[in-house]
Amino acid sequence: MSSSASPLVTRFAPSPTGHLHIGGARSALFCWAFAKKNGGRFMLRIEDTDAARSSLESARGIIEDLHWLGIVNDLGPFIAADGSVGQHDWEASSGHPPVGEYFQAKRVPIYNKYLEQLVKSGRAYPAFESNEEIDAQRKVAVAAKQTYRYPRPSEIEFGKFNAALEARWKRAQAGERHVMRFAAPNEEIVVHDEVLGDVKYAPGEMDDFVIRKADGFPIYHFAVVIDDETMGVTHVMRAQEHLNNTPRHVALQKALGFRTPSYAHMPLIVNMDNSKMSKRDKAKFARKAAKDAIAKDKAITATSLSASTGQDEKLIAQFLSADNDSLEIAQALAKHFKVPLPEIEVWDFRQNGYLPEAITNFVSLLGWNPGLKTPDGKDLEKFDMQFLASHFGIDRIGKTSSKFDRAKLLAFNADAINALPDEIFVSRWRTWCEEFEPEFAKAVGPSADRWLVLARAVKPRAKTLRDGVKSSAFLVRPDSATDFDPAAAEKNLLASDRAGLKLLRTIRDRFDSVTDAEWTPELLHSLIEQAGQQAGTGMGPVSQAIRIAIAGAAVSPPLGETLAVLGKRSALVRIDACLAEFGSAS
RNA sequence: GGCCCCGUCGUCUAGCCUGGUCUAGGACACCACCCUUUCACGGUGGGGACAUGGGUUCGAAUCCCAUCGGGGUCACCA
Repeated sequence: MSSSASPLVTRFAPSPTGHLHIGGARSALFCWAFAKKNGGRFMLRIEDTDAARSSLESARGIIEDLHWLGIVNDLGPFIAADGSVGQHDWEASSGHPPVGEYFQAKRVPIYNKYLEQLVKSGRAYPAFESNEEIDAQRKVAVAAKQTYRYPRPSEIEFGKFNAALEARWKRAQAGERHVMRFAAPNEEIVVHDEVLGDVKYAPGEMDDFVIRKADGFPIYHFAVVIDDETMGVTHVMRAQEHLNNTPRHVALQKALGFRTPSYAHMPLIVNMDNSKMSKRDKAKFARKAAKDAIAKDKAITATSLSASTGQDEKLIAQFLSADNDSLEIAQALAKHFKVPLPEIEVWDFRQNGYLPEAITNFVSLLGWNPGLKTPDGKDLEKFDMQFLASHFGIDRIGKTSSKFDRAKLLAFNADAINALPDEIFVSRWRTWCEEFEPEFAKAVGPSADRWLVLARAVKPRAKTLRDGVKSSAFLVRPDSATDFDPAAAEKNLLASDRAGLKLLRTIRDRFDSVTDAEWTPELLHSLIEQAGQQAGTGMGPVSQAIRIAIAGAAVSPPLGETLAVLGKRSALVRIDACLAEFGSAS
C-alpha cells in the first residue's frame, strides 16, 4: 500500500457549544464527501479552547448529530457502543505519526511548545495590557471611525529575540498575567482559494493579534494552524465567514515553517431575510411572539410569564428587552405561546421528524450542484450520500450565499418519506415516535400490525414523521376525548337544516349491523357509497359527517382504512358521542 | 467606517471559464384546470429572472469597467 504517499485529509472542527448547526452540517458533509471522493480521510477535531462555553456533552451531541446524518469520520473522536468517547488515530502503517489528542483543550503543551519557538524567533511576544485597557482604546478608535489596530510596542523588533523581548518573556514565565501576541509581517498576503481564486490582503492590514489568552489557552487561529499541520490536514473547507481569518493562518504558517494547506471557502447559508442563520434566531423569534402577545393583551407581563412558565422573572424581563438570548427562556416562551421555534440545528430537524437523507440531500444543494441531468432532461437534484461520495468536487461549489428555504426542505422530506417502502417507513416512524412522541407510541401499543396499518394510512400525506402523528393522533385517543372543530362541524353537520347529522344517523345504523368480521375497509367503503347514493348526495357529505364524528375535523386519511383501524366499537361510540354533542337529527 | 466576497425567476440553481444552439432550462413555492369521499399525492398548463449603465464584438447572461445593491469580517469567540 502507498503508506508513504501523503493522503488527502479534510477536517470538520466544531466548537462544542451546543448542537450541530445546520450550516456546520453542510461544512462537515462537504469535507466528508471531498475526502471520500478522493480516497482521503475525514477528520473530526473538537475546538474546545473556550473553557467557559465548551462542554463535553455538546461534543458528544455534535458527534451523534453527525453520525445520525451518516457523516462518519475516519479520524478523531467517536461515540462507542457503550456510550464512551473513543478515538480513531493514525495507525502505524499510515506513515503519519499518531495525533494523540483531538480535543484542543488537551493539546495545550503542544501549542506552548510552538509558542516558545515563535517567541524565540522574535515572532511572538507577551503583552501585559489588561482586557479593559484594550477595550477602552478600541472604543476610542471606533468612535473616531478608525479601525483599531494594536500598536506594536516600539521595543519589539520584528524577527529578533532582543533584550526587551527576553525581559517580557521572563516576566511572563514568572507568572505575570499576560496574553501572547503574534508579530504580524508587514507584507502582502495572498490566499489561494479553490472557490474564490486569489484573494489579496495589503501589507499592514493585519495587526499583532492575540494567539494565546491570559488563561493559557490558545486563540483559535493559533490552535488551528498547529493542528492542521500536526494532524496532517491537507484541505481546509469551511464557510466563507472564515475567509478573512485565512491571511492570519497563512502568516502564522509561514512564521512557524509550516506548509499551507489548500483552502476552499464555501458560501454562507442565510435566512430568507438575508440575516445570518444563527442559534440566536430562536431567541429573536420567541421574543417577537411574546411581544406580539403583550401588544394584544396588556395583562401579560414578565411577572405573569414567570408564573406561567416557571422561569425567573428577572431573566424574562431581560430576555424581553433583548439583554439576553437565553435558549431556555426562548423555549419556555415558545411553549407557552404555542409557537414553533425555527429549526436551526440538526437536532431541531430530527426532533421535528425530518429524515437525515432529506437533510443531507437538501443541504448539499446549498452552494453545490452536481451539474448533471436526469434521463428525462431535468436537473439532477435527488441523490444520496453514496452519490455525493462519488461525485462531489470543489469545482462546482458556488460563490453566492444561499437562503435556507424551508419549504423546499419540506418537499424533499416528503419525497424521501414517500420513497420509503412501507416496512422501512413503519420501523423508522415507530422508532422516531418512541423517542419523540412517547405518549402516542404508547397509545398505539405493541402490535406490529397496528403500527403497519397506521403507517400505511399516514405515509402518503406525511411531510414529516411528526405529521404522521398529527394526522393519526385522533385514532389513538380515548373515544370520549374527541375535540370537535366548530367550523367543520357547522359546515358538515349542522348546515342545510342539519343534513349532515341525518346522514350520520343513517350510516350509524348501517355500521351497527356489520359484524366484527365484516368490518373491513372495502365493506365500509361500499356502505358509505351506498348511503351516499340513496341520499342522492354522493358519498362526499356522508364521508365528511363521519369524519367530524370520529376525528373531530374535516380532514383524515381515507375513511375505510380509518374506520378499520378504529374498530367497530370505537367508531360507534364516537358517532354516538357526536350525535349527542350536536343533538340528534330531528 | 476599513478590508474582503458576491450579484440569473420569490427561493435553490443550470448556463458564464471555452461569447452565437438562451424567444435563458430545471426544482421548490405560487396560480388554474384535471383526478378525487376530505386532506395530501399525481397529471396538465401558466405567471415569474440575466441589478443598472457604459464599453469590447457582426453578436454578451457569458469578456472589461463603473455604479448601485447584498453579505462577511474587524474579540483575551470559534
